[in-house]
Amino acid sequence: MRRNSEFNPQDFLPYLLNQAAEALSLEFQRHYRGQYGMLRTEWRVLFHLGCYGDMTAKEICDRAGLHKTKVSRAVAALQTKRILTRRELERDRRHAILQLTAKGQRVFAELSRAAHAFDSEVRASMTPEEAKVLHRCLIRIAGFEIGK
Amino acid sequence: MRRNSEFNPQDFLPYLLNQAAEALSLEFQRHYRGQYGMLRTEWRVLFHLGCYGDMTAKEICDRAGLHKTKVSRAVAALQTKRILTRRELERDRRHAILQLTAKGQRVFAELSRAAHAFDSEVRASMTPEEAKVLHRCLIRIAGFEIGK
DNA sequence: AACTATTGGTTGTAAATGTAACTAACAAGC
DNA sequence: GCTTGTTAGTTACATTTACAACCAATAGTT
Repeated sequence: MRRNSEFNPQDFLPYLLNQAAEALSLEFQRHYRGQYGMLRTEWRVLFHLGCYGDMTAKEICDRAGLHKTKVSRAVAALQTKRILTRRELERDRRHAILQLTAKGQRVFAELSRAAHAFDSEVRASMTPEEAKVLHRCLIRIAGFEIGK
Repeated sequence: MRRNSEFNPQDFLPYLLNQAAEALSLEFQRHYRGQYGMLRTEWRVLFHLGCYGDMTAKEICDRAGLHKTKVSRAVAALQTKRILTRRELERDRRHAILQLTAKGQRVFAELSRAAHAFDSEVRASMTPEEAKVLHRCLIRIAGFEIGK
C-alpha cells in the first residue's frame, strides 16, 4: 500500500502535542498518584487552590477549564482525603468557598516543590530561548485568557 | 489564604501542555467525530495506516505509543465501519496485517486533507521560526523519560 | 516430543469521564 | 405573593479507558 510521505503523525500538531502532554503527565502522575492516591483532576484542583488561594468550585472550573462535574467529584474526593474543607457563604448559600486544610497545605507544598523540580528538569533539555518560545506558543494554542 | 506567587499552573509544563493539547484535540475532533462517528483512537489508527501503509496492530501500538487493548478495540470498530480489513499471515497466525479498504482510503484522504488544513491554520498563529522550535521541543518532550 | 516462556491479540471488569437531567438558592418581572 | 430564569453544584447513566487475566500461536529448552 502506498505511503503518504507528505504528512505524517509527528507533523500534525494535535497529535504531537498529545504525545508530549501524555508523556509528561504520565511521568509526573507518579508523584501525586503513588504518594497521595490522587487523581489528575484532584491534583489540579489542589494546585489551583494552593496557587491562587481559597475560591469556589465555579472559579476553579473557569480558571482550569474543567467541567463542573469533574471539579465536583474531585472536590468530594479531596474532602474525604481531608485535604480541603467547604465553607458555605451566608449571603448566598449556593456558593461554598473551598479552602485547604493544614494537611492540604502540606501536601500542596510538597507537590508544588516536586512540580517545580520536575519542570526544571524538563526545561533543562532546552535552551532558555526555546523554553520561552515553547511557552508562548502553548499559551497561544491553549487560548489562554488571563485574569478572566 | 496566602497565595503562592512564584509558581502557577500555566508555568507548569505538564499542565500547560495538557491545556494546549486538549484545546486542539477537541477542536479537530469535530472532523472525524461528527462526520464519521470515529473516536480519537480510531482516527489515530486510521492515520497511521494511511501514512505508513499496511501493518500489524503491534506495529501501530509501538509507533503510536498506544496500549494494545486500545488498538484492539479501535481496530474492531474500524472493521465494522468497513474502513479496514485484517489479513492473517500464513507464516505466523498470531499476526494480522491491517489494511485500509477503498472506503478507508477515501476517508483517510479526506481527514488527512482536513488535518493538513487545520495544522496550517494553527501554524499561521506563529512565525516559521517559532513553529520549528515548538516542533523540536515537543519531539524531545514526547520521548522524555526522567532519569531513565 | 514435552515443558516453559514469549508474543500478538482479545475479553472481562472496575474505574474515570462526558452528557444530560436534576436540585436548591437566588434574582427579576409581574 | 407567584411565576420564570439563572446560577452553583450534584446525581444518574451511558461511554471510554485502564488493568489484569486470558487464549492461541510460536520459539526456545531439555
